[in-house]
Amino acid sequence: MQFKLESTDVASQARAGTITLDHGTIETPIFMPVGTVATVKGVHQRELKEDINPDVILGNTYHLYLRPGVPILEKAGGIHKFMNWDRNILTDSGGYQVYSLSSNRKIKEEGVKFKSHIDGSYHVFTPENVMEIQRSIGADIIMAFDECTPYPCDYKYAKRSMHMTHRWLNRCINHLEKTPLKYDYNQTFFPIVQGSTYKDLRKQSAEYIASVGAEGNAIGGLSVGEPAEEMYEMTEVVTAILPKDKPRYLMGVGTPINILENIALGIDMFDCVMPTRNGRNGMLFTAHGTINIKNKKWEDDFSEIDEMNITWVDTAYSKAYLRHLFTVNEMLGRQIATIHNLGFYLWLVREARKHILAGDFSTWKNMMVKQMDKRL
RNA sequence: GGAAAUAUUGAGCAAUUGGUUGGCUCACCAGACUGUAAAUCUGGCCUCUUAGGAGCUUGUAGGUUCGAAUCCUUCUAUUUCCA
Repeated sequence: MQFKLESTDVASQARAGTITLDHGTIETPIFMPVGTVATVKGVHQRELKEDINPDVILGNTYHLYLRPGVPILEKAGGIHKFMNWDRNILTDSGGYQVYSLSSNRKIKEEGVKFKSHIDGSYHVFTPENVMEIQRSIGADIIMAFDECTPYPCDYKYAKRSMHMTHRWLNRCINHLEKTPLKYDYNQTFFPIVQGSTYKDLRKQSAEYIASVGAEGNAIGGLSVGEPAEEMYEMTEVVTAILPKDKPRYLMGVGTPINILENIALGIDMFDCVMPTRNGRNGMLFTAHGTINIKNKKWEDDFSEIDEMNITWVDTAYSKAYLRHLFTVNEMLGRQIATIHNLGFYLWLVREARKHILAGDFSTWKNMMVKQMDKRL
């Protein structure tokens, strides 16, 4: 992997750069659409590639391990071939499932025992086998196996968990060195900063993560319910420590406003289910605020979905028609909303990049944040 | 013309056969959603409300009873059957 830092904003920590991997170059800042089970839900590859056009998407180790399973992914020749996506892919390690499936798992030093949400069977994830699974899935960027702590999280637990995540990180690195690549392209490994909402822990974790000298670094354990201000404080503490010449990935963030604010704090990569999930649930993100397209007020609003026409669906369909599709529960409505939202998210980070390169990011960001903080 | 059945909120049903229904599903109206157990979940949905409550309610008008959606009678409407 190669990271080239092209420009840093004068009035903030915002950066523009490029990450080059074997499946192409990623222009940062970037938003990575989430495709948990080898599909960005509701979007065909053609729309994803031609209309939304991200340089990288996400997959999830836990979910892919359960279905279709490692043997099938290996037989397919890796996830790229399996889902016919020839650009970059990043897989999350399953660390988030330690948090989101908390009622179905047990954490020990050795690893995490999960009860499958699909058939109730038990599975153990360790730093070692998660590395092997990610080798088999074959993403370009693979993540350390960590514990994503909940919010709120008491100090004692957060500290203990952070240290365990650090110990797990060592095991990930040791094991990865012993595990050969399965396909004919490289994989790069990102460790993850934890420490909940405690500045001293975040600082300590960032220092530790920086010390392992990975090609890129991630921040986890945020956007789990804490107030946005607290999230920004943590990002600020961490980005001050993480190396400037490596990409920084803030996991699971966020709203369009969260993304702009974190870009300003020096984050290069984002991912979030929000544009896809909220889209499927009838919420549209626009440059002028959010729209709940299911609301009655759109019933006879025949104006186009979004006059900005970022993706073709924006002007191809009216708000009233889209509301109708949601009302009658037609899948097309969810598809249109998803394409619109992802198109908007990718537009937003590309605009951010343009403004960083042009040198007026902060003024543009402040204007956008104000403008988007509305409900239409 | 005769006989029978039925009538509960916008719709469809339920209510331990006389024991406190404003119960369920759908529809509708809102809200939520942040490294996806999510085409999901939560709330509202007779009226008023100062949000704690208050009031009215089982087609209609009476009756029996301590007590009626439930039993009896009147009328109305709908459905089925027979002529």
